[in-house]
Amino acid sequence: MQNDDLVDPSQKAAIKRKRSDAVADRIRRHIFQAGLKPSDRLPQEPQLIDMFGCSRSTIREALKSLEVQGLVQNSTGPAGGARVASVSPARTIGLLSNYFYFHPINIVQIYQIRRLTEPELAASVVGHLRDSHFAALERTIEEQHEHPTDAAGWAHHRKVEVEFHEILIEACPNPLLGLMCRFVNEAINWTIGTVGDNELSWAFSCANIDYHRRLIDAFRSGDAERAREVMHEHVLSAESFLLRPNEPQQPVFAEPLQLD
Amino acid sequence: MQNDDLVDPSQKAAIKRKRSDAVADRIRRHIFQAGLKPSDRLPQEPQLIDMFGCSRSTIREALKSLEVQGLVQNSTGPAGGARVASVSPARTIGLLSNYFYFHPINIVQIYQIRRLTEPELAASVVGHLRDSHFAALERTIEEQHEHPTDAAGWAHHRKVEVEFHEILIEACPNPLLGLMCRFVNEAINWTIGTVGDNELSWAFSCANIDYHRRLIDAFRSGDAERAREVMHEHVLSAESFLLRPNEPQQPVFAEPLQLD
DNA sequence: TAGTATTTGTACGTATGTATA
DNA sequence: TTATACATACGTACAAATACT
Repeated sequence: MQNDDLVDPSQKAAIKRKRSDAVADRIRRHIFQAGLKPSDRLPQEPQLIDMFGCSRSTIREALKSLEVQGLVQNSTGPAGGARVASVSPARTIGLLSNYFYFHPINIVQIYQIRRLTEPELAASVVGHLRDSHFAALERTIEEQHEHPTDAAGWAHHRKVEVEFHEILIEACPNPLLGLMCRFVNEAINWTIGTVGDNELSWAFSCANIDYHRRLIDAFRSGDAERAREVMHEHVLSAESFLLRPNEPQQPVFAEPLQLD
Repeated sequence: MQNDDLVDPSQKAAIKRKRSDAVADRIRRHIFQAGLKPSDRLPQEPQLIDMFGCSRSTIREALKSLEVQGLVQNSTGPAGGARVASVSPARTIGLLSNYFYFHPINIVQIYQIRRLTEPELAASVVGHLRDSHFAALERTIEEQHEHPTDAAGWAHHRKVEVEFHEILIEACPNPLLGLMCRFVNEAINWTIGTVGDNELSWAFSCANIDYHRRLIDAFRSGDAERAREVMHEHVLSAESFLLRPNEPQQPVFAEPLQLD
């Protein structure tokens, strides 16, 4: 029995853990230590059953745990089974959002963070934007020029505005900064989506277009500090349009985010 | 059959999901919408089997999913079963750390974030520190005065230094800011722990003590901007002691964090 | 297009472990 | 100590999805 492998010698009088958790932890450790890459295959269930000397349900619970963490994906059929997956930003943010049900946060507090992260994002992408990025950025500006007429048009408009920032996140060399910006964007989207106040003023849109233009300009001249400053103004401007600081703020992510 | 309850009418031609995921999602949604609080009980397994019209293994996989997410905790015995749990910071950070195995981040990039978050943390706690907080802060300074002699002493010293910042996090009214600071601290701890360079210079410690003193002073006078500035200096100072920017940096969280 | 083999997903029955009274 | 109520673990059987012929 390879059952003994489960016992971690480092914790002598080990706390009582569930078997499936121990197995999940061992597999996770193996993924990290063996340097497995996305789409690398894990052994199939019968082999894992053999390796760990436990039942199928235990193995399946362990794989479920890893699946929820976003570390593996399962598929059926021939050549199926568990494969290592790159933990996606969407999943990470989904898991993160759970935290804020029990530790409520409102949109004013989100903007307190956005004032920090977005300017740094703007500064950090300088020198990392390729032609394809610039092309994509310009494209969002083109699309924003059309003055929406109906609700669907405004929704699309909003989406394009957010896209500008997502392109920057793509180019950001610091993955933690990128993730924080993604989370903040998601929080803002969520708020706008639930408040249903989709028809923001055209003046707001015009201001945004102008800021985006000035940002591209700073990016092109390779001026990180100017990019930072313009983005700072941009965030403050958006804040003044979107926030009603005196109104009571409802918690962000009061409803759960989809995990896939 | 209450099986129909599983079908979300909003997504007409719903994508094919696993039953257990659908059940997990429904339970999660229920927790949020019903406003359940930590330690509130969920129905027991037989009742859930009945409610969702599916088998025990499906229900157990769903509960496992929620457990991994940190939303519920299971217990055996009479009056046992699944109870709602407040998603802990430790679990959130553990799940978050998985992301960075596939999107590597080094300590220089961590400090890029720390320069943003810690000063904001210092400013944000002004007016939120109670006597107990001040007492705890002063206590860490007392403990830091002893010049460590052995490795264990230095480890303790480090721990106390970090504790100062954790007390601030406790008092921070913005949960996202608090979480980010926690994550950054964890990353720094991890790095110091693995590098094994536990014996940092005494000059570094003395500088830290001085900064901490000046921070407490700013907190007492209710001067948020001064607190921000002092903390900014503090972070830059620590950076200059800890970082060797020209050396190749190994990725942070190359080994997985414990989830409990 | 249909058929078949492979592998996970779901179901059910039973036994074991554990915490409470 | 015993009984009870609950989760945890195991084993087998079958359904469903996928890839390949």
